This record gives sequence, C-alpha cells and structure tokens, in this order.
Amino acid sequence: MTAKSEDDTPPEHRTGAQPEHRTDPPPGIPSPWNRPQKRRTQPALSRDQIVAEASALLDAEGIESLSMRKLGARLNAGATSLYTHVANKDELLALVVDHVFGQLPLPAAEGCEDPAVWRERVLECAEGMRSVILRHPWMITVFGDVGVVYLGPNWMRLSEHMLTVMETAGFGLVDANEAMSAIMGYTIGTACVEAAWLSALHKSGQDERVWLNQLMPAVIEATRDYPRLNRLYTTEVQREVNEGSRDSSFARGVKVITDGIEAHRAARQRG
Amino acid sequence: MTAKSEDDTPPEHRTGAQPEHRTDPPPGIPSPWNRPQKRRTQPALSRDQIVAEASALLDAEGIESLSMRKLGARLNAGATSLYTHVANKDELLALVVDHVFGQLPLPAAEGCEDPAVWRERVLECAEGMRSVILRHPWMITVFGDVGVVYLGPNWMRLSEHMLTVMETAGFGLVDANEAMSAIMGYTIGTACVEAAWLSALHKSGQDERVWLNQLMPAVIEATRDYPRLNRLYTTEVQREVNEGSRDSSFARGVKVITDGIEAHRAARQRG
DNA sequence: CGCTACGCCGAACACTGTACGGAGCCCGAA
DNA sequence: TTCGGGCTCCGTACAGTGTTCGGCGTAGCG
Repeated sequence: MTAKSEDDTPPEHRTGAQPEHRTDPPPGIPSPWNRPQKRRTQPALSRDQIVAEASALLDAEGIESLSMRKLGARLNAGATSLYTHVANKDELLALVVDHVFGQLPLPAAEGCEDPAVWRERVLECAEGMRSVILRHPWMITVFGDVGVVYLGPNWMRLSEHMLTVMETAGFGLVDANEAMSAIMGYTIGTACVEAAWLSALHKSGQDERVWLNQLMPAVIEATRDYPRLNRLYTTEVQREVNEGSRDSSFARGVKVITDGIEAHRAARQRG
Repeated sequence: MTAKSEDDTPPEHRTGAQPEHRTDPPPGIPSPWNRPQKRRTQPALSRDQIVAEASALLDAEGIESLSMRKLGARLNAGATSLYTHVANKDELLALVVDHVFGQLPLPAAEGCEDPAVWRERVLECAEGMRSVILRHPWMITVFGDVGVVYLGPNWMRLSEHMLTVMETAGFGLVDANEAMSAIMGYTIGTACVEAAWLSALHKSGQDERVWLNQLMPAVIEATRDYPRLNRLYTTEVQREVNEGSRDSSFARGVKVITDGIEAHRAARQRG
C-alpha cells in the first residue's frame, strides 16, 4: 500500500492531501514554476498511518527487515520524521501489536450462563487469537521483548470481554482471570511454536512441503536416538502438513482446557 | 565468569590452558624474555565455551546487549573468531537455548501407569520448564525467531522422555503427542507473558514493587473503561507480587489441563 | 626442512536506531 | 504587516551491529 511517489521531485515538503497547485504556467516541461507549490495543509504523517504501514511491512518482509529508514521510505518520509509520532522503535512495535489485535471480534457474553455456550465462545476467541498470530508471526517476538503490549487498549478490551464472558458463566473474578490466563497462555504458547516454524519457512522462501522434504534428512538424523519422535516426525508431521490438521488439534486442546475448568468448578461446588 | 585477563599483553595468541613458560630468565620485571611464550597447544576457543559464556552474558545483560564483539571480548578473543565455531548469531542463540534446556532433569516413566503419578511427573516437568524460562527471560525471543531450536538434542531428549511418560500412562503415540503439546504450549505461553514482564522489569533496573508502584497510575488510566481489569490490577496483581502466588496459579493451570486430558481419555474409553 | 590446514583476527562494508539542530510552515498576537 | 513561537519534517552524524574477506602465525605431517 501507499506506493512510493512516481515523480522525482526533490524531498521538499509534501502535502498530506492532493497537491493543489497555485501558479499557472502551462504544465508539461518541469520547471521551478510549474512544480506545484507544496504546502503543508495538515500533518503529512500520522501515528495511525505509520502503524498501519509498519504492520504491512512486517507481514511482507518479517521483523528483521523492519527498519525505520525503510518504513519511512514507504511513507515517502525520512526516517527520523517518524520520531515525532512515535517515541521508539519498541513503542512502535507495541502499537502495531495492539493495532493487529484490534481486528479481532470481541466475544459476546449473552447466553454464557449455559456451560456449552461459554465454552464455545472461548473456543472461538482462542481460535481468532491463534489465527491472528499465525497470520502475523512476527508478533511473538514483540510479545517477549516489549512487555507493555499487555496494556494496549485493544488487548485490554479483549481481556475485559473474556472476563465478562467468564463472569456471566458464573465464575468469580479471580477464577475468571485464572481461567482466561490458562486459555490465553495455551493459545499464545501453541501459536508461538507454530509461528516459529512459519517464520523459518517464510525465511527459506519455499513451499512448506518442499521445505519439509529438504529438512527431512536433518530431522531423521536428529531423531536417531529417539524412536518416538522419529515415528512422530516421519508420519504425523507429514499428515499434519498435508491435511492441515493442526487447526483441529488446537481446538481439541482448547476443549480439554475448558472442560477441565468446568470440571474443577463442578468439583469445588460439590465439595 | 571467565574474567577479562588482567595483563595487558597485546592480542597475540593465547593458550587455552595454563601458560607453560619455556624460556628461563628470572621473573619479576616484565620483559620480552620473561613473558611466557604464548603457544597454541589446542584451540583456544570451543563451541561449548562460547555457548556457556553467551548464556552468562544473556542472563546478565539481556538479549539486546548480546553482540558478537562483546561476547568475543569476554572470551579474550576477537569478534570474528567466533565464526569458526558458530555459523551465525542465530545458530549461536539456538545452541544457547538448547544448552539451557540441557539443565532440566528428565521425567522418569516408571510408575506412570498410575494416573496420579504421570500427572505429578508432568507437573514437575512443566514447572521445571517454566522456572528455566523465567530465569532466562531472553529465551522466548529466541523461541519465536529461530524455529530450529525445536530440533536441538536437549529439547528432543526432553520431548522423548515426556512422550515415554505418556505412553507408559497408556496413551497412544498420537494422543501422547497432543497431550504433550498442550502442556508445553500452556507452559511456554504462560512463561512468555511472565517473562515479558520480567524483561521489562529488568530493563527498568528497579525492584518489582517500586516499579509496579511507578507503573500504577498508567495502569489505572489504561483500565479506566474496564472495571473488571481495574479491580483485578488494583487488588489481585498486588497480591500476586507480594505473596508470589503466581507459582501456585501456574500449577493449578497444569492440573486443570492434565485432569482434562485424563477425563477425555476416560470418556473415549467409555464411549 | 617445507607444506598444508586450521584457528584467529584487523579491516571493511552495509546497515541499524536515534540525538540534534535547522528549515519550512502555520497561526495568533502585536 | 511584522514578529514570534510551535509543530513537522529531515540531513547529518554517531556509535554500534552482523558478517565477509584476506592474511598471518602456528601445529602437525611428510
């Protein structure tokens, strides 16, 4: 998005909107007079714009290809211009992560008194989180580096809604929090492992099946002393890749956890 | 560890072991003759040495302070010397992660036919993993970036042992794998979130309680629109920090998952 | 003795995040 | 109208990064 400008005008100030030219000589040959008078009507850059473009760049080229200079260039701006809208590269990354989480639908609390319903809602929510992380594998790196992402507004909104779901389901706030942490922990951790593979895959620039075949000798060598892993990798992983069965495996995992939570509650109410 | 050498000998070749001096003039005043003849008896650097020192440096200063030059200096070596033992910085990081995981005790399979026993073993294993990650918070960054860590020998040995535990407990290989993935996913994810806080805390260089108090206004501001989160942060988090109740919360999470796994199996055997 | 192989490293390259100071522009006050 | 302050943008510069390359000194072998 936001393609580089075609004309080679020197890096003078650009307008944020359409260049409304002021002086009148006939256009055609470029000259100091026909060049539209660049006038800054409103700030050319905005934080939202920067964050959106950073997200696009991260998706396209991965996290180690994101530099302030490159990002600036994609916005037709200098690298250091970004610092008037964003304090840090770290702050930028935190903003981008929260921005991405803003795309997730929020779970609704209505009907969650029914144990089957809240479990379904939580499952949907977890699946959404996972798919977002897998679509943007660079996120986990930021998770670990920049602890403040958990204070972002979108993250908090999502958390609040999940808590509401659990409270509606009949859990106390503390229990609701623990349940939510369990689900989110499982989701982030699983997605982390998967995203690591996706990043490596992306870096190799090959199709998943081809890449796996290339990697296979190393895997077999690595699992030489470990029969169970060997069996798993030589049969199961192939199946996963071919059938895309990771999704259902993840869903089963979430179900195990939510069932466990429900069972614990039942046991405590009985005891 | 491996303190910088005290003497200011120019960067000539060092020996890996004690400098066995060859020529004989009386020691005392430094001179070209009493300076021990540096002779390379065996390679001065080894991959293990490099990995160990990198781990120490990471623990001391965090991941963004690890540079090849600094690491080389701590080993009394040039930065580029490391590249004869290690292909990449990425490869180095993968090696370090696996090295750290090598310190974990392996779960034993004996007695795991008893459902109570395997759950206990798995819990111990998960707690070990979590505590290792919390002691080395930089690990999660590597998890996300370098997908190949999951092929390291120590990681694989641990996985194999967990699979053995689950098979002994009566699970088929595929089910055992899914169960293990669930546990490990939960562990990594939870530890990831916690480690992010620890990293930020470490970066601030303050005591946890002081830091939290400083952060509190921002937190209250951020949770203004979210009553549940607000209540949670203003009461619960304080309690967690003061009582260190995160450990037990994690253990409860693992128990929920293992119970869920056991229940699922029982249900399937019945059905 | 010479020769090759290996481990080490200084210099160099391309690139990074970001501090600083200045330049252009807007708006409101005098 | 002129002036001044404030906001945005950016060229330059600095200290550092990972990694490549060529060369050097030593060790072991013939």
